[in-house]
Amino acid sequence: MEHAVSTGLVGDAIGAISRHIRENDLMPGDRLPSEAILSRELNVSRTVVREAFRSLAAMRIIELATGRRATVAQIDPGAMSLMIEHGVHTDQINIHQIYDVRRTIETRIVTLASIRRTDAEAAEILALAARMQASVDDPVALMEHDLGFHTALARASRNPVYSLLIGAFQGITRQTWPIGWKSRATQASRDLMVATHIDIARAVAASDPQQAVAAMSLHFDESVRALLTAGLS
Amino acid sequence: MEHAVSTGLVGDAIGAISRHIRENDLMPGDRLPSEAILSRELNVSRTVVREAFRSLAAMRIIELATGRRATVAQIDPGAMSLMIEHGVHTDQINIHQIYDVRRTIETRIVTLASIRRTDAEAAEILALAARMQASVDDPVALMEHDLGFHTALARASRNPVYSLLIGAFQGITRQTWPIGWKSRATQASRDLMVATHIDIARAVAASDPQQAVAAMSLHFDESVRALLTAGLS
DNA sequence: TCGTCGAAACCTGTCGGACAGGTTCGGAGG
DNA sequence: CCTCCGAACCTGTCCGACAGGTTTCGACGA
Repeated sequence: MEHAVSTGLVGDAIGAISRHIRENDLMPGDRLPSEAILSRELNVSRTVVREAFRSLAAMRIIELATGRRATVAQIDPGAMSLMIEHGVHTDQINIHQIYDVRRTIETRIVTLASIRRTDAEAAEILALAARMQASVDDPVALMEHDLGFHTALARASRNPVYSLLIGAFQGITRQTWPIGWKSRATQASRDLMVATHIDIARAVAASDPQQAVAAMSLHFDESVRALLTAGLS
Repeated sequence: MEHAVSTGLVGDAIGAISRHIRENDLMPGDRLPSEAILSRELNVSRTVVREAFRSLAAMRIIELATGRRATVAQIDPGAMSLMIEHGVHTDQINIHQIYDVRRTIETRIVTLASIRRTDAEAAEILALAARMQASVDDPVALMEHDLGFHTALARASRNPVYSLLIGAFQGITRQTWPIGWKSRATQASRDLMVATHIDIARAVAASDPQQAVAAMSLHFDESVRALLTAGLS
């Protein structure tokens, strides 16, 4: 009954490369050793090093490009986004659970954004809300501005973890957004949705956290109602 | 200036495999086609399929094991944990930002847990807090029970996304926990830390969300103070 | 002296083949 | 009907090869 052993050579290589990054204090953009050098140093084939690199690249810990050496990557929500999409598609997570989490963190985000936003960020957020209003008849553009709006809010919170999480929910949001939109059948309900975003933007621009939280709360009430109207689980 | 093209064969393969999972509604545990079959169907070498598999495995979307075919995986915070550790080690995220996020979501978690917990879960949470008290002189055991405590709370919230996020913070928490512990120099401060956990457990067991939120809030006040005492940025 | 340009050296992406184990599955035998 | 065993299947790792990209550095010209 011998268990408890090897992660396999690839796993070991992943660990060694991660350790290399930490021990040498590599920062985003810094270059890693070439595949050939690593395979020599770790006493494994280039195949193993390559699979380790791919694994780290999948988690956006490093970045790969042909001809160039691998570099340390900046944090990026892409991988998390795929993981969450996978959870939803395999019925391990449902949309309402995601909305509960989003409401929780976005409520905090607008509080922080109201306090910490720069004037430039306030202007950007207002502009995004305005562009939503202008694209009320173009769902594709509207959705992109909507996503951009929430991303901008997260950035204004000055906490990259919130940006990361908001980004992580974008993949699945892109797939469910049209469902909610279609369920807003009347012009009034569509205008309300856009108006809510403007309210949020104004409150953040006015540095009024209370008002911003209230508006964000209404936004989520409205969104969840739209999803329920659409008959989502 | 021709841009905008290939993700590379591996990227294409990742897409194709992901699509295969979705289109066939594969659920966790279901088996994927073998490397040989996929390499034939996608017209690429086995090398490419293997690297695609490794990428998906790194994100915990599929699971690999020697001799066995790849299977669809259950969601697992391991990959997110590594991503966040990377963010912290490369100075893109700091500990206080993580604590702000944890406080935000754990406040919501105890609210939900107070409402939705089963009796078994309440007992487990109480037991974990008791075990923390019993291991107050064994930091290693104490930390593990602490982590288990927060994990159990997340599970009792009945929202797997919260479990995922709490799990995602465990990697980095394991590395910073000892710092906070060492800064609690007096016996009184250590007892207080444990007592706070017991308060949270009791409130959840009593199905008292208000009290639970208050206790959790104190817990984070105390934790952040400990970190600041330790001189953390 | 300094900047430019080009070739050599370096590096990654993909392929094909090979072989050592580990796993599955169905049929032979009890 | 159950058990056991071998064949077929499958993954993990290694090697060698070659087609493009990228970086570097020295020669050359201004």
